[in-house]
Amino acid sequence: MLRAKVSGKRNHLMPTIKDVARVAGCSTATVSRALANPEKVSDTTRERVALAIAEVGYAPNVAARNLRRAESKTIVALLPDISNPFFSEIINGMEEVAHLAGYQVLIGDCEHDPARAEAYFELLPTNQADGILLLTAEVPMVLVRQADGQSSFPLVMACEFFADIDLPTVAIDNHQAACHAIDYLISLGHRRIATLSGPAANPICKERVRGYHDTLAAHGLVAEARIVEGDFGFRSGYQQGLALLEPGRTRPTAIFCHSDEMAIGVLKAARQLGLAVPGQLSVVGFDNIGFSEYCEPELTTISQPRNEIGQQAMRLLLGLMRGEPVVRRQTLSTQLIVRKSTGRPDA
Amino acid sequence: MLRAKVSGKRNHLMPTIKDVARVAGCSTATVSRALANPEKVSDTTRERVALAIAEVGYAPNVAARNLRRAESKTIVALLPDISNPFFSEIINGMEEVAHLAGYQVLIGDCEHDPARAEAYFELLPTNQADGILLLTAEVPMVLVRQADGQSSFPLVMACEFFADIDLPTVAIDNHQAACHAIDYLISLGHRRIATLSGPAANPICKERVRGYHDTLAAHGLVAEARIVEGDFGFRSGYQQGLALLEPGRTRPTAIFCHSDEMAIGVLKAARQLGLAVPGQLSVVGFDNIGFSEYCEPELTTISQPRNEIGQQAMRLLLGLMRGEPVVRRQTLSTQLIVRKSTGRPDA
DNA sequence: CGCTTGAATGTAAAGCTTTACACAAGCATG
DNA sequence: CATGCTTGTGTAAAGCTTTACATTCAAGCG
Repeated sequence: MLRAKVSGKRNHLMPTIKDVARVAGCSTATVSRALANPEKVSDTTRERVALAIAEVGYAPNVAARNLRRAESKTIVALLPDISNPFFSEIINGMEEVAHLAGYQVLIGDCEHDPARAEAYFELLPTNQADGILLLTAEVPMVLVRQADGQSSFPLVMACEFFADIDLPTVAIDNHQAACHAIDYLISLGHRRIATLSGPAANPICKERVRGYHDTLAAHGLVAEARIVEGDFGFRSGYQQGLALLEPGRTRPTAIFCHSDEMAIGVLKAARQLGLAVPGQLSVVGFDNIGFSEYCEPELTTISQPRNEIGQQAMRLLLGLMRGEPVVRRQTLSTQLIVRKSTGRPDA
Repeated sequence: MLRAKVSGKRNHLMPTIKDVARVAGCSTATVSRALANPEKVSDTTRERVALAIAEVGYAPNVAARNLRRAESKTIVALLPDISNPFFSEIINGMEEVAHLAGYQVLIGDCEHDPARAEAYFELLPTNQADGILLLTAEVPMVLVRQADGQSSFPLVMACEFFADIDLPTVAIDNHQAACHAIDYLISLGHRRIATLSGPAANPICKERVRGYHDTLAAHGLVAEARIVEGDFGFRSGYQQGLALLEPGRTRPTAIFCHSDEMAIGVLKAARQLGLAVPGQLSVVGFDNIGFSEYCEPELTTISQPRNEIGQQAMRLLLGLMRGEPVVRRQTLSTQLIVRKSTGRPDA
């Protein structure tokens, strides 16, 4: 055990595969094989190598391996905004699967800026990343166009998707989830139901809006449709909430929000205007973030299987990279979680 | 412009520094210098190299560079829990500085598990990371012992610290911040002030508790001290809130919480018990997370300059790595943000 | 026994960049 | 003019691993 670790410019003192080979009395090739393809090495040699590795305290030099293998064992996950707690559980799911397969996850926070996303895409051709997991659609289209999930450009979308490009995707059925929420509100007796959408250009929001419309139509309520646009954040929820609930206008009795943060902003607006929730206003959120159980009143919301989305997306990506046959489009199920922010409208 | 990008096993077709050299009519050494030390190359050559690079579409192979330079241009940031939104702004700050210096930030979510932290520490001796930014103290002590911030083991702590090891640190003055909060509560007329601490073993919590005690003592209120322990999360705040406010016992009139999430949990407990906030109970949080403006009532809390903490910590780390003289211990100032969850206690 | 086959291992090149060292030319200095 | 310095560039090694190919040896088979 001669763990080398002396202060100095660099630890050039780290033992290399040569040292192992010397101690084990074999060639470096054999050591390499003992590590990468144990079955190609005799039992006795494998043992000697293992012993030698322990003795010199060897750990492979990853840069050299990456250089030789032309890979990086790194997956980059592109997020629109790391401060949104919605993503943390997805990341956990991704990492669980990635680590098991020997991959690292590099989290790329794009801060809603396509230019940042572009910078991360550059990691792929330079072998600094082996694949991309895209959790945002705010990306220059031209970058994505080349990728159809070929192993030459391994890319998987999670949660989000593009309307006109058919990429491998793991997501929920946003249309259905919206239908579910609106159906539920109608069943409670609501007729004037508004939607507080995320960015209108966002495909998942379009899907949700479509579900909203379809369900209203099915109940002959299209005339009551009202849609305003937010950005998924607290503040926009609050501001658009104030706008929707403006006194002196006929108010909606329920608002379907495309994120929990916006729903919570709406709750604040309602409080400020003195509206009772759920008596005078019902609110439904989306995502079931941790906070939704602790706001006042507790939020009715749509829960996505976040950990599973992360896991499946990573599995899909790794499968794609290995050239395995894969299900290119996976739809996971959502759940409407009824809490205290929804109820029958007061008469 | 012959951007090579054909499907195939790997893009071995990526142009290398040799291609550039051939086109520019010089040696690879000169190309390398033109990129890394432009001043060592004549103006005309530099231009020819630049042109050649553009023509062949060259991008350096990072793995090869890392191998040769024995570095990775990667900093790993170890978090206790990525789902805590408190960290996101710190990460932003770190990334801003890191990217400017050509470094990547690898976020390591330890999920409160020292074993996970250990795995990330392994990246250092194997040249997969050049330095560590530690945002958690839940780390095997033995790992940290070796590091005193020498450039051989570049490590900087942010927010947290160890009681008995003097590492380079960027943090706030937790004692002072607590004093500030308690002083404020006392000035409102509170006498029975409880503390809902984070994990008792955590040095920053100890500091805050010390500030709490000192301030009570300064006002002859030590007899009223009452401390319970949580884990910074919503749920523990709620549960310990219920315990603290248990009917039939003399209740505290104010609770100082070591995180906003716990404070919000306490608010829920108070609501459930029918206690008016701030009339019957005042609550102070810690961290000023985005949510604290949107809960009911809006939370009085202590704000940390999160972005700046991230920036300074990264600057300190990079300075350390370059062997520059640095201020090893930086204390940033906090701010008490008074909102609606605190007030004079009802008579 | 001679031949084939397979398993186990070694040799050496390749992967791409950086950099120590050598070299050449130009210029100034004594 | 000899000397020495500076500036710019090239040569080649080094950084560490993986892997195609070569080699050896033993076993199996006719």
